[in-house]
Order: sequence, then C-alpha cells, then structure tokens
Amino acid sequence: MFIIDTISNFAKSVIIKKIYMEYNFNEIEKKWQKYWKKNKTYKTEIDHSKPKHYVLDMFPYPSGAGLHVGHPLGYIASDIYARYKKQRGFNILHPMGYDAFGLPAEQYAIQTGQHPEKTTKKNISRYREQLDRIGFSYDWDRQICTCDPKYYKWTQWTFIKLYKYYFNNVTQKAEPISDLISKFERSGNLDVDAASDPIHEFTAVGWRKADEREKQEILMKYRLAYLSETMVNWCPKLGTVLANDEVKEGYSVRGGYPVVRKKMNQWFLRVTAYAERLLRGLDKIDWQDNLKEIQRNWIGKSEGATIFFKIKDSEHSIEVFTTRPDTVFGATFMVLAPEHELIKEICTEDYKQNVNEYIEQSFKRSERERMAETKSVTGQFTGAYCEHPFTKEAIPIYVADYVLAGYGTGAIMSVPAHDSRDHLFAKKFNIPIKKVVDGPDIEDESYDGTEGTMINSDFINNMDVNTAIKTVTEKLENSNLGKYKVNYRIRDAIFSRQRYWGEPFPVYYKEGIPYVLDEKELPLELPKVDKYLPTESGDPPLARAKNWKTKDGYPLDFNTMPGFAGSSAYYIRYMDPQNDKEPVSKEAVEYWRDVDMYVGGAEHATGHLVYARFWNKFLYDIGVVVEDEPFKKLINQGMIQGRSNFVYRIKGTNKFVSYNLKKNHDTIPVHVDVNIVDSDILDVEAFKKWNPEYKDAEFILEDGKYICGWEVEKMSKSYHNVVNPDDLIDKYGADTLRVYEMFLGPIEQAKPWDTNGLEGAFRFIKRFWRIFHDEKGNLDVSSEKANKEELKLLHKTIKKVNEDIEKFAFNTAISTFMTLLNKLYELNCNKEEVLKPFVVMLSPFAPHISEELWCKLGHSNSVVFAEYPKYDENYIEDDSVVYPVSFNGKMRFKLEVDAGTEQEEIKKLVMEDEKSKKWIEGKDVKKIIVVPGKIVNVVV
RNA sequence: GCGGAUGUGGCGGAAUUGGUAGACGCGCUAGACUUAGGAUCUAGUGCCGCAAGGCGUGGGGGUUCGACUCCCUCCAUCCGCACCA
Repeated sequence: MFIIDTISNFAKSVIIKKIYMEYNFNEIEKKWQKYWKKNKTYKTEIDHSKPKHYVLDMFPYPSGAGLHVGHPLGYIASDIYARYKKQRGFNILHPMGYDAFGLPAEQYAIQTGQHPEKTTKKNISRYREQLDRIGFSYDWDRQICTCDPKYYKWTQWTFIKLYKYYFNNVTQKAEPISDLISKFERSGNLDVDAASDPIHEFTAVGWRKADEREKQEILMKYRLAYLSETMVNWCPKLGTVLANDEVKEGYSVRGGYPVVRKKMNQWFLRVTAYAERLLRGLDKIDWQDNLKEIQRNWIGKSEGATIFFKIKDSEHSIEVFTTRPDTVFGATFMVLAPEHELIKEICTEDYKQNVNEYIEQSFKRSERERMAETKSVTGQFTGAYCEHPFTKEAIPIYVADYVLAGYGTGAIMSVPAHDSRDHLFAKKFNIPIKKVVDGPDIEDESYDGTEGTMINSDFINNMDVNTAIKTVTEKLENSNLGKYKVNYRIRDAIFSRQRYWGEPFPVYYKEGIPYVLDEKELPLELPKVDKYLPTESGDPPLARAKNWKTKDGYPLDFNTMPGFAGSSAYYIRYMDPQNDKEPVSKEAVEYWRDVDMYVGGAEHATGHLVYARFWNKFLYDIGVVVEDEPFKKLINQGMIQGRSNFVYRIKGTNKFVSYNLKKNHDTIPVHVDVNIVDSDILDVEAFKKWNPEYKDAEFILEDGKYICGWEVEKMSKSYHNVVNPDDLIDKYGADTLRVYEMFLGPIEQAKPWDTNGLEGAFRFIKRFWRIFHDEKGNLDVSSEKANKEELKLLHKTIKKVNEDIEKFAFNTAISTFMTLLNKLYELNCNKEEVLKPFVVMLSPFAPHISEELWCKLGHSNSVVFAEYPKYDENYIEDDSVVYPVSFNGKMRFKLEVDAGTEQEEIKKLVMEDEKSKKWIEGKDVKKIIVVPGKIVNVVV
C-alpha cells in the first residue's frame, strides 16, 4: 500500500512501474528472444527418429516501407502451427528468407544511382528486426536470399537443365535433348511425339544434312527453355517485357504503366508441356477448392477436334480447333485472327487494302479497348473461300479480332446457329445461319446448349450431340481431314526481362546462335553497370557492363530472369541451403521431401503457384526432388484491410463537424491518421499538429467530443490507416499482438484491422499472468490435486484446441483459452496440475510469456521442447445431461437428468414437469422426440 | 457474360453430423475500489415490450418434429477469368 496525497508525475510513474512489475512484457520478450538466439533453440537438423513436418511461409519481398500489421498474419499462423507440431513430436523445418530481386529496388537505383543490392540489404535488415520482435521460431541459419549468387547459382543451373531437356509426350516427362538428337539421327522427327513449337517433319537424312545453325534452330523448338520471337507485352516506361499475369487491363501490375504489343526475341519456359500434369496434380493436393478452381481455369483444358478446311485455288488449308465438331455442318463462314499467317497468302486483290487496314487497326487497339467492346463485333471479308470438308460447299473466309491468335489455332469455323459470337457476326455481315441441332429458335439468339438431336447434318442426323461429336471426330481421323485434340488455355511463360536487378542468363552467343554456359562456370554473377537504364540503342542495362563476355570472348545474354525464377524452387534450397555441390543433397530431399503446410496470399494463385509446380515437376523428372507436387497443403491467409477514419470538413472552411452532426452541413470527408483516433474519438490537439494545414482548425463537437466516421479500405499510406506492428509491440507486447491477430477471425477471410480490439487480447494475457501470481507479484501456484470439474475443463480445452489448430481455426482456439481462464478464475483454481498444461498449450500462441512462466515453474529447458498435454476422454464424461426442452421447435426450459436415462423415462419427466403445463395447456401432445444427449422436442 | 466465395447484434466473429442462435472478444450502460485511472473487479447488453410474450441468421418459398445449416428462387457484396471457338 502506498499513500499519495497529491497527483504528481512521480506518483504516476510509480504506479506504472507497479503494473510493469506485474507483467513486464518488454523485459520478458527481450529476454527470451535473446535466449532463443543464444541457444539456437530453433535450429533444425535431419533426425530420422522423428517424422518430419515442413511448414513454409511465402517469403516476402523486402520493400522499403517495412511490415504493417497485415503482413505477419500468415507468419503468425504458420508459426503457431509449427510450434504445436513440434510439441506433438514432429521434427520441424520452418525457415524464412527473402524474395530480393525486383522492380522497386531497381526503380530506386535508377532514381538515386545507388546499387539495388545496397537498398535491398538495408530493407532486409529492417524486415529482420521487425520479424525478430514478433518472436518467430524460424531457423535463421537456413535463411536464403534470391539475389545472393550462392542462391541464384541454382536458379541458373535449373535454367541450363531446362534448356538441355525436352518434354516427351509419350512418357509425359522431361528427357535429355541428347536422347532427342539420337532419335533424329536414327529416324528424323517422324516418330517423335514431343512438346514443341510448330515444326515440319524431317528424316534422318534431313537431320544429318542440316548445318549447325539449322540443327540448333530445330532443337530450340523442343527445348523446355527456348528462345523464340513473339508478340510480347512491352512496357516502354519500364523498358521491359511483362508476362501475361503481370499485365492487367493493359497496364503493368507493378507501377501501373501502359503496356503495348511488340514483336521481340524472348526466352520462354515451355509450361504448356506440363499442362496435363499440372491439371491432374491438383486432384492429389489438399488446397482450398476455390484456389484449385482458379488453377484449373488458368490451365483451361478443353476437348474437341482440329479440322482442316482446304482453301479454294490454293495449296493451303486452314486448321481450326473446335469443341463442337458435331456442328461442322452448320459452319457457314471461317474467321482468322488478324495475326494469322495465312491471311496475306489467301487474300484476293480486291480485298487486300481493306484487310490490311483492318489488321493494322486491330493491332493499334490496345487490350483495354478490345475488352471494352466485347458487345460489338468487327471483321473484314478476305475475298477467299474454303471448302467444307464433307459437303465441299464454298465457305467465305473473314478476318476478325474476336478470334485470338494465342488460343487454339488462331482460326475458327463459325457456326452462327450455335455460338453466340458467331451469331452476332453473321447478323452483322448477313451470313446465312444454318441450324444443325434441334432446339430453341435461333433467329434472335444462338442455341449454344448440347441438348438435342442433329438435323441438316448428313451422316450424323438424328444422333444426340455427344454421339455426333464422337462420330464426326472418327470420320475426320479416318479421312485425314482432322483429328481429336485436347487444347489448353495456358501459355508458355516469357522468361526474359530487360532489367538489371535479376538473375543473368547463363547464355552466350556464338555467331548469333545461343549456347548455355558450362555448369562449372556458375554462378554467372551480375556485372557492375554505370546506370540501371537501357542503353542508347535500346539494349537492356546489362549491355552497359564492361567485358560482358565469356572467357573465350563470346557475348553474354543481356536479359535477366523474371521475379518468379528465384521463387520457383526456394523451398528446396531451405532443405540444404549451404550446399554448393548440388541444389539439394539426396539425404536432405529424401528426408524433408515436400512442404506439408504452405501459407501465403491468394494473389499468387496463378503466378507463383503455377510456376513453382511446373518447376518442381521438372526437377522431379530429372531426379533432383522426390515428390511430383511441392506443396501438399496450402492455406491462403486473407488480407487484413485497413479501417480508415474520417473527419468532415465544411466546404470552403477550416471547420470540422463531428460525425453525427454532419448532416446539417455541406461537408467533404477527409482521411485522418488512425493513430490519432481512439475508438473513433479524434484527438483534436494531435490533429492540429498532424498537418500544418489544420493548425487553426475549428471543430463542432458532440457531447464535447469529435466523433470520426469510418470505413473499411485497403491498408495504405494514402488512406492514413497503416498500423505498424512495432508501435503495438511497444505498447502491448508481441504475445498480445500474436494472440490478437489470430483472434481477429478465420485466417482465410479478409477482415478489417481494428486496434481497439487489441485490449481484449491484452487483458487475457495479463489475466493469464496474474493467475500464476499473488498480489505482490510473487509466483503463487497450488500443488493441490485438481478436482473432477477442473480436469474436465482442462481436457475439454485440450480436445478443442487440438482440433482447431489442426484445421487452422486459431480464433476459436483462443476463445477456448479465454473461456478456460475465465472458468479458472470463477473456480479460484491456481493448481499447477491445470496451469502447467495450460502454459504448454498457450506457448505456440504466446511464446514469450509462456517461456517465462515455464521457467518460473521450475523448468530449465525451453517450453518449446515440452511435451504437448495428452487428451484423455475419461475426464470429460458427464454424470448428468441437461436437455433443452422445446415445444414446436422453440426452446422453453432446461431439464437435468442422469446420464443414461431411458428415452421413455425422459418423456415422462418432461410431461410431469411443472413448466411443461403452460406450453401444453389446451393443446394435444402429438409426439415427443428425444434425441439422446441433445434435445427434447414436444410437438403440440 | 462465366466461375468461385460471402451475407448472423453497434463492431470482429461462434454455433460438431439438421438439435439451446449470438460462444469469445470489442464497444456501450450501471456499480465497486479510487485524489485519479487508457488499471482491476461485479452486473447488464440481439430487437420490440412494463410484463407475459412476440420477432429474429440478406429477401421470398419449400423439406422437416426441428433449418444459420438441406433444396428452389431472387438480391447484395467481394474475388478470379474475361470474345477460350
């Protein structure tokens, strides 16, 4: 007790000190973080006596802005899971690293001339500081960093392998190019069924006659990493080419700069070769269904047929792909994509000018424009006709940009009666519409369905659609007019970037022909350049490097690899990060195998998660890894949204009106820094200081307070709603932050951040601390045996928490802890028999306080190594059951009976009960339903 | 347009397999201890109603003794893909 008769700062500081004496999270957290580091508590080694469990976070790009509270959400979840699994007897691999190549550092380098490595290193150490304060159980000795030459050596190594392998469609796996060469030498490419660019057939003689350049050109069409000229998404502002998924609505995803289409020579990865395996692999892995669906969509498999339409008065034919070969008799015109190579050849003199103009026009239209006009169709007749494969009728050929060059064959047979876009086109150009599937009227709208029988269709008349598809396809194959075909929407990934801050290609050019370096020469390190910009002649920044040549003097490639190169196989390097002889040792990969639990953002659904699966499958084929799929289970954490606060400025003044009074004024909402708002009440003085503009601001208050409005938005600097974890840790401690982030709601769901709620988690942690102590702050734990009720509570908690952690439902696990703690206070229970297992259970969530209490309870080893409490169902058996008794489904009262009471007996008890009378009065009891252990329902 | 998800108090969210809707927490109200409290504790808190009671899980309909949960339909919000032949 202390008596203070005047208010003084001294008194306050004494009181604050007292609170800190109770639970000084600052000191405790620092102490244990130091302990973990010193004792290498989280060091992981291969241990064949234990089952392995690999828990992985998507590694971050270390941006200059540091972490906000949304970033660690997934890390906290996976950390809890990893710590829990460890206490359950697993040997845990739980590493962290950095995806360190990337545009922002390079942009910064362009602006300041500072080497991106320098900024990257600085950002990494800032990230590390922030991560360390949250108390993660990473084995930092395994840290990797994609921009480290020791790491990217293996990215380059894999590229060389991809270059030296092709995909055999028959075996459905990657095989060495050298095997392909021996096949060519034996019998040309006649017997080869491999993933390749379009290629003409050649014989063994043809192969042997070819010179080096021709041979290399042929091989290039088969390699899994290949150089090819294509239309690319060129971003002039960034001076680089972007992959399709890096472009959104005609603008770059990073930076938001315009993107145009341009023809260039680029490195590609033949991802399409693995399309079927990428698709089938999804059935074997435990990912959220919506995510698998996105990937299926992305791969875009469709079955159908290719059909050749012979062009009149020409050698050529047009190959089309269709999923509806049954409608072939309804094809009344053909459409080629503007990029189609045959257009120039077949176009007649009369139409040449119009066609050329149309093509030019459509090239000019950006992706965005093309998308905006999906309702209208444009096109141009070429003057040419082709022949229907069965009826031999003449069919006009059009060019139109609703047909995409990159999908199927870039040409379609148009069946206006049964395809809505074709219908639109036919109407516009007055082309006949021929109905071939019996069904709804097709005058105003096409009938795209597959219910109905064939009409006007020669040999398939009266068949149903599915039989017709089969019959037509067979006929096409038998008469060499076409064949069965599976088509995929997924495209090969462009792998070159005209940037500096990425992995250099281990490629040199000899007489213009590309060759890869010998593996022994890796890593090929990034050279120094004077500027991080393209050269005056438009070459990428690497062209500025002095002596950018092999030791024999051949020029090296100027491109660097894209962001997904370094992130595609990082999980493998964590298994054996220091190995400089091979990507991963046999022993390590055979022990750790694959990632058991992968946690990260859903924004990588189509990028990283497709490329990494592709990359892994290739490494599997060449025997580097032992699992075909890299990520067995995957959880997407939802975004944490910001909760913005607003003040309402009366138009044309510097006067602000409180939220509930604003309707009386003409106001504009202004974002205000959430850090000067508490429970939506504005700190008026802080507001005045916040921005010089507001230093003379006036306020119209309500109840003496200024109430702010609020809205859920993205967490962003520009909305002034960013909350920094460091500030919260200073104020509440890391354990509170961890508990609160998990308590917020289901991990997969997007949810708004609200700092006010943090108090609840803080109270829980403080109450947890206090139950171990007396008023003086001394440890006070009873060694008395726990009674039946207490044990029942404990074991119910163990059961529920186990179930919840296994399914990543941390929010309900925490509320279970809160309930247990509340009950223990009610029961006045501070018995070690209950509290000890409680500490162990809570330690994955709040590791620092748990370590401290564990230590205080007399343990010399870290709680990390403690055994997880075992659930015993004998403790939770009840002697009696409380039945909710409902009448017509509405619960009216509760009835306690002994466990094991017969149903008939329960019915009798209910009917005899005083409280029942009121509800039965004047009505007939029709039926009584007793669900054992659950409920009684009386139907009246 | 196609595909997917979500909709529950003032707020974040619970609810096993169809069986007590609103656990747990925030906020709020009242009180206790206090010179004081951004500490702690106690009680209350879905809505309407003095009460008895009634109404309540986006709207409407259905199945069932019983529906947040299953079925049909409509609406809203979010995400992914976007002329995919």
